[in-house]
Amino acid sequence: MDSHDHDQGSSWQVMNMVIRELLKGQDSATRLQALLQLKETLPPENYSGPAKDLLVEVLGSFSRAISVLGTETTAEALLGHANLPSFDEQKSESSMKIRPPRRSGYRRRSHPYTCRTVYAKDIEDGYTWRKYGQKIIYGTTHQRSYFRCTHKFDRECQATRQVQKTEDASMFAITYMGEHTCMDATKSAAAPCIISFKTAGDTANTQREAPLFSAPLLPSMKLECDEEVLSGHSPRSASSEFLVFPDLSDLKGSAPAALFAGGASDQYDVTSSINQSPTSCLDMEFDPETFIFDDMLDFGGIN
DNA sequence: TGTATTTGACCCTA
DNA sequence: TAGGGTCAAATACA
Repeated sequence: MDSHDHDQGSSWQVMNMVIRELLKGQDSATRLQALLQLKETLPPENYSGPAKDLLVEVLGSFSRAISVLGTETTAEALLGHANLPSFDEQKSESSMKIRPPRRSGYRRRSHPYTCRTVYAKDIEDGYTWRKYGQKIIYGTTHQRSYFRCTHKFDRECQATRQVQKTEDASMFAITYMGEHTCMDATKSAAAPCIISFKTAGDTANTQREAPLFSAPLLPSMKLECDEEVLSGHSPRSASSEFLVFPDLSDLKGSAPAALFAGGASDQYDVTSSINQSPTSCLDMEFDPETFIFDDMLDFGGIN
């Protein structure tokens, strides 16, 4: 009873947050539209800057709203669909196609989990991963490996990651999806959005248990907004963020080991966890080298 | 013998 | 239908 009431209360709280962010986004978009209508009459310096600011506000509002919805349980709670058939089930029921029983537990990636990509020379990240697949990705030279958290079943940890060598094979592009819940019991005091690593002296095996230290993101770490995806070609999203750092082994001891940047590797998973810090989630940073506001603002059809 | 990895098949999305 | 993500049997390893 109490827990149900608590769940319902938190759901409404989340719903309010989402609505608030969406309303803010709508307001910013409305102002941006008005500004766009005045584009021809305003000098560039009075147009470009405010337009960019408004666009950032819009994107930020949507990002935060999506972040709030960025967990499956939250989404289910909000939609009240926890006991309803999934879309897949509805689809299979409606299609009336006779096919052998589906494999149990099969789920595709479209779930709204956090998705972040980092580059590193070492795939070590302090968590225990179990490899469950490997694929040759079209247009790439290196195979992509798929890992899930070792505690997927015993602690229902939904975290997964994809590891693929970069084109020059000098680094690994590691895409993390989902948040680790397996560590909750042991590091509840640790700040969210923190990734922890053991020291580099213990790197013989990729299997890792609890991290030895934790460290927050440092401002000095480079946060990029790049359109490059794991395949290293064919840009797909302008909302991807990457942290690039040379070698995890350089980060041992007191050096910061956190490497996540809130963001997404593709536009379908542009979610940042509600648990992430403002640094990684709320403060959207755009690299002017790759994020062309003027191009985006030139909607053409909107006048 | 238990656990992790490999790998081909299955299944979903665009 | 192609490409990509996941499953699960087979295999390897400690």
